[in-house]
Parts: sequence; C-alpha cells; structure tokens
Amino acid sequence: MADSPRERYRTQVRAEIKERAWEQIATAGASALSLNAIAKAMGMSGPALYRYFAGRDELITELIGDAYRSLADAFRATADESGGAEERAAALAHTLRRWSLKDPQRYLLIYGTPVPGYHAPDDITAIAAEIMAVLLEVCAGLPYPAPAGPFDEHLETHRPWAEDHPAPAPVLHRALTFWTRLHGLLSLEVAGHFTGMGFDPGLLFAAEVDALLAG
Amino acid sequence: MADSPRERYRTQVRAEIKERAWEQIATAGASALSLNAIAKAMGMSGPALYRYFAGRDELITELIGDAYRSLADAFRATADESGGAEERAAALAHTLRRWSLKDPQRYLLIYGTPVPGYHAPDDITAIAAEIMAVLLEVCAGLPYPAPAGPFDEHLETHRPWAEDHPAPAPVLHRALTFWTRLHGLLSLEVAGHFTGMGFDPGLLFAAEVDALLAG
DNA sequence: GCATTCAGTGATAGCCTCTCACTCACGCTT
DNA sequence: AAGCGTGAGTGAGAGGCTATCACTGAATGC
Repeated sequence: MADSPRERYRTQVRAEIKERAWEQIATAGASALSLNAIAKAMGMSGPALYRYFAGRDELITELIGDAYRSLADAFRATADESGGAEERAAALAHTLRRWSLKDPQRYLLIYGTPVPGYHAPDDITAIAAEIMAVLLEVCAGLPYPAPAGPFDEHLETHRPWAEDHPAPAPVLHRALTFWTRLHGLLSLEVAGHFTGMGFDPGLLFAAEVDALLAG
Repeated sequence: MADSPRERYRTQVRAEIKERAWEQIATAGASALSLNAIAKAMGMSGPALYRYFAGRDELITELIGDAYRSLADAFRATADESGGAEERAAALAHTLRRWSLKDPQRYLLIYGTPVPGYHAPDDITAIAAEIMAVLLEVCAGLPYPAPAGPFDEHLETHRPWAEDHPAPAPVLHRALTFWTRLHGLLSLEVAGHFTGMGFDPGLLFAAEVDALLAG
C-alpha cells in the first residue's frame, strides 16, 4: 500500500506485462500467450516475470478479471444513460455487441472455451453478477406479460442469482433470454461461423433485439 | 485403397490414436491435447505418430471433422423421424442439446474458441452446410408469418448459404434464430456460466424451443 | 528368396513453463 | 552519509511439448 518508489515501479511493470499480454492475445489468442515472449518483448529474461505473476494462470486470471470489469463498466455506463427502458435495453444490446466485436479475443477469454478444471475466483463471479444485475435492472423497466409456461413457474422459486432483486419471473426470464440470445449471436459471429454465409450479422442482431423487446 | 494387411493396420492405428485423443480432450480439453502423451499411452515413442498424422493440427482438424459428422448424422436421423414439422423441429432441438451435453468438449471443439488464423477446410464447411440444410428443411415445414422487418428483406437478397433451398425469408430467418438462440443457451451452459445461478437450464432451453416454435 | 517399403526408434533442435541459486543495485534506516 | 536488507533480474537447468531426421528392422510383395 505504501507508495514507495519500488511499489510504483512494480505496479508499472505489472501494467506493462498485461498490456503486452493483451497485444499477444489480440493477435494470436489466449492459448498462444507466452510469458517468455512477453519478457523478451520487454527486454527481460523469462523468469523475471515470475516476480510479478505467480505463473501463466495467474496472469490469465487477472486478464479475465479485467475483461469482466471492462464489460461491467460499459454496461453500467450504458444503463445510466437517460431514456426509456426500451431505449436503454436496446442500448445495452448495442454496447454488448460493440464491446464484443471491438476485441473478439477478449470476448472469447470470458465466453469462449474454458479450461476444464477452471473455477472462477469469487471476485470474478462477483463482477459477472454485477453485469447480470445491470441487465436485470433495465429489464425490470420493460413492460412484461403475465407469467406463462413452466419455466416462469420454476423461476419463482429458483432465483438465487437475482437474490436481491424483487423482479417478477417474466422479468427474470427476459433478462435470461436477452443474455442467452445475444450471446448466441455474438459467439457465433466472433468465432467466424457466419463468415461465408452472406448475410449481415448486424441486421440479424438488430432483429433479435427487436424480438426481445417486443416479446 | 487396397485392403492389404498394412492398410488395415494403418487405419486401425489411426483409429486408436483418435480414440485416445478423444479421451484426452474429454478430460482436459483440446488445448491440452498432446501427441506425446497419446503415443506414450499407446506404448510407442512420440515421433511414431507422425507416420499417421502430419502433426497436431491435422489430428485436431480431423477430430473437428468427425465431430461435425457426428452432429450432422444425429440431425439427419432426427429429421427423418416421422411426425409433424413442429415435433421434428422440437426433436432437432432436443437432439442438439443432448449431443452437446453428452460430450461438452466435443461441442467446444466445434463451437468454442477458434485458433485466430484457422480456416476450416472445405470438407468441414460442407458438413456445416449439411447441418444447416437439415435445419432449413425442417423449418420449411413450419407455418410462417409474412416477412416483416429489415432483416427479412435483407435475407431475400442475401441467402447464398441457403442456395438451393427455395424457402422464403421468414423460414430462413427462423432457421437462423433457431440456430443462434439454442447455441447461445448451450454454449453458456457447456462453459459453465449457469452453474451457481440456481435455475434449471433444461427448462430455459425448453422455454426457448417453445418460443421458437410459437414465434 | 530377395528387394522394397514402411513402422517405429533415438537423437536433436527449438519452443514452452517454472524453480533455483546467485548477483547486484536501489532505497530505507540509522 | 554510510551501510545493510530487500527485491529485481540473471543464467542454468529440469521437464514438458512439437516436429525433423537418419537409422533399424520387420513385414510385404514380387
């Protein structure tokens, strides 16, 4: 905590390591991230980095945390814009898409293939919950239909993820579909599964947002 | 082509390599796939595998092809079941979910994070198109609304992916949303983003299928 | 029966992560 | 101002990986 010169240097080097890591990830993907290569790019020898991060995993975990933080901030800022609930929900969708396409590898770091044994630490799941809370907050302002179908019923009693939000089941349901549908679009788009199909993913995205707000 | 003993042996060894590869992938993910480890498990030395596969990439590419093939076959079989279009569409969704959850890593091999430079070879994109064709075929039997919205309009003239299928735009649109919505659900579920949220992903999936067939 | 083909080997190069013993400079304390 | 301790950075090295190469030895086909 002391702002000694050493501390300042340390945090600065840590920041530069992360910066280089993002560059590598953006061009070659997270799986190709190499501590050695980062060190070489910074003009140091490989083992030096272990002064700053316990290992490759810790670095990646921290990058994941930063990515979540960035998305959560973007969501928060968008939700705080003025406008009706519909506008803000649409803006949220737009923010999500822009954020995803701006740096696809960052998106994939969060929503791509996880390492089988990996369990996200609590501070990361907390940010994920924060994102969900913003989404829920905006969805709560939307007009909603009466509960219908077994899933709405199920949600009445299975809602620990929305613990402190008093929204009725249809609102929770919409927040979930909002999340899953847009994520389906984006993960396919980012992974390149639309390339060569010949349609404009942006228009499909817009159509899904419309359906979400209408439904 | 000759069914000489050597050929038989060769194809058998190739098959065993793939089998071991799937085991490794199922437990540790594709990123941890190691030719060396496979060789060791088979009682041979590392370089021996290079007689059968040009390298790690070729092996993985072939596994991806097999995964696609497996999904395409499952789709084809489901679509060929008797029943109305709605039933068959619902069955397709169910097949997709079962196929995905049966071996999550196989699902992720296809729909997870791609290697940035990777371009799928033609025989793989052909299978992907085959899958889409089955989906389209079933969706064509569903009652559909009049074209509405800019995306339907866009689809009228941007449909190279459905080249030889004369379905009208709303049918194409539904096939796409079918695909993207279910994929959103499944990729989140498979990647573990629902764990800890406390609701039943199966019910949400069912609700989405209902919405898809109603909409 | 003999030449050929081909599976499998060990050695090797070049990556990687990560540990360890060591050096040496910086900055805090006296 | 002087010196001492902390900690940044080093090279060496263990152990993993992909991939290439020259070589051996056995099975195959003529």
